[in-house]
Amino acid sequence: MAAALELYDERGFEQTTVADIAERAGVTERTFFRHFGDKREVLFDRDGGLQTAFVEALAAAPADADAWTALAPALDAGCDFLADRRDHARRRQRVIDATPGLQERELLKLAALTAALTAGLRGRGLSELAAGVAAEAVVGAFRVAFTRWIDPAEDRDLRTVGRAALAELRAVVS
Amino acid sequence: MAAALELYDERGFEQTTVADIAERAGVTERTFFRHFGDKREVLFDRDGGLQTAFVEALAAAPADADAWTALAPALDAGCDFLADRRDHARRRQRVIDATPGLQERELLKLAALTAALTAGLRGRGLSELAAGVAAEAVVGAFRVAFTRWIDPAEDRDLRTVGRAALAELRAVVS
DNA sequence: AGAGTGATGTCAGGTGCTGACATCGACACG
DNA sequence: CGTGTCGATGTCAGCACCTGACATCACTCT
Repeated sequence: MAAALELYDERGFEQTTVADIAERAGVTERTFFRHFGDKREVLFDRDGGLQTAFVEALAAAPADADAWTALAPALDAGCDFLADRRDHARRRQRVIDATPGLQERELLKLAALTAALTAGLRGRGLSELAAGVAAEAVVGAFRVAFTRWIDPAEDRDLRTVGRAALAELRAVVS
Repeated sequence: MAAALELYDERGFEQTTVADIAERAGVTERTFFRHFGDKREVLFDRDGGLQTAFVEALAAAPADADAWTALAPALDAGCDFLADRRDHARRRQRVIDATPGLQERELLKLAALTAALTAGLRGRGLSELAAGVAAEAVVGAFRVAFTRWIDPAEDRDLRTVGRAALAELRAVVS
């Protein structure tokens, strides 16, 4: 994973072959594909952790809390999961933003997160429609907050920006 | 495009080679790649129209309307764009849902839509954060509404479901 | 009639990815 | 201590995706 990120960053995703990554990592091309499904997945291996952070925090919210108050701490938990890896996140995101193929994969991971949150909200009694839009909105807020947090001009921490995004959403919807 | 959809539907995306599609369409594999960037793109060629419908409706809203009241007719326009192609949408979506690679591409198109709406909202004076979360929320609502509309058990038209999704969002956020 | 233009065909080649089989070291068991 | 199992890795062959370069052909403008 480190070798791949380095190479993608140095010379670009397209200009890097799997053989290059394997060589730098000291293994064979074939064993690369045994660890990662494809050339893109090597950058997204840890995304499961983000999703579990979200989902567990949602599940931990009091059962009688309404959806919105249950989602806020879930967003907090997701933000905290990344809080102390900002430099790495920047580096990684620079590579992703430069490559449509990697953006696709990132969106798929976020869609999985949305689906997981939708399921969690359904378990709290929300309708399919309500759970779906709520999950989409929260993940969208996370995405926007993350993008701002990555910006070098931004000095607030991710959790703060995430809260601000939720507040903006609430303001714009009403 | 017709040949590709047929084949993807008949035997699956992975089990279909570009040579198969080209043969059924009566052209060469090389010609296929001159018309479509890759094997997936052939299913998403018309997505620009959806985005245009959204964006133009947003631009057409009165300049002094607040974001939410400007976004509602944009969502309507997007829904209307698909309204009379429900059978085709079902068929196409069945293929997409069965193939992660196609879901990725679909999400990328929706992300482009989100970006375009964000730009439109910024032009109306919203902050980056506010425009971003609003666009994400509306596109999310569209996605959820579309999914419900595709469901055979659903008998409302897309526009109605879209409106309902917005109402649910408003309800859950407040 | 001839030149230009755009779409298509043909060919060669690189890269991503997979299946099948071989190798090797760690460990358990008798 | 010898042996068998098992998981990780290496090796190799091969298909499918995608691209660049050049040729061909129909069509159009002059």
